[in-house]
Amino acid sequence: MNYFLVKSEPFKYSWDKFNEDGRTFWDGVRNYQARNNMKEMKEGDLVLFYHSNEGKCVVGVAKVVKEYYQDPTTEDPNWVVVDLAPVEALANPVSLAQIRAEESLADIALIKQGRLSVMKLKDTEFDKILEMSQ
DNA sequence: GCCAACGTTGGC
DNA sequence: GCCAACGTTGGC
Repeated sequence: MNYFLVKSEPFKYSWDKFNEDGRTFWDGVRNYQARNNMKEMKEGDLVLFYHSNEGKCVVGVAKVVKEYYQDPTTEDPNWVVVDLAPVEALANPVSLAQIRAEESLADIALIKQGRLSVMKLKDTEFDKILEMSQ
């Protein structure tokens, strides 16, 4: 099982909207590194949902319900999407500042590579963030 | 709203 | 294949 983190700007696609929809295809990724990470997602993998810009915090957990396939919003075969569904909201959102302040999370791409929108997490990092949300 | 970081594009 | 110019992302 792998763990990931995806970013979304709440104005574009918020956690609330995601829960209303119940399921969505994760489109709009136009970065090769992020795309490659999406291609590694398998059904059942867990994904943290992060709000960028407004909020700047991890707000919930999602799961992969369908592996990658051609992005239906473009003809360009370079780009793919995965299907995600909400699992649960975090009791307390974990802010970027909290993550930055946590030594064991200093290496995650959210800190090191600010612009990457889909990233892989180690299971220990995933667990740590969940723990911080309790 | 500004600006730093960084990925992408295109001229050479 | 290098590198400057440009565009975009995202924190502040």
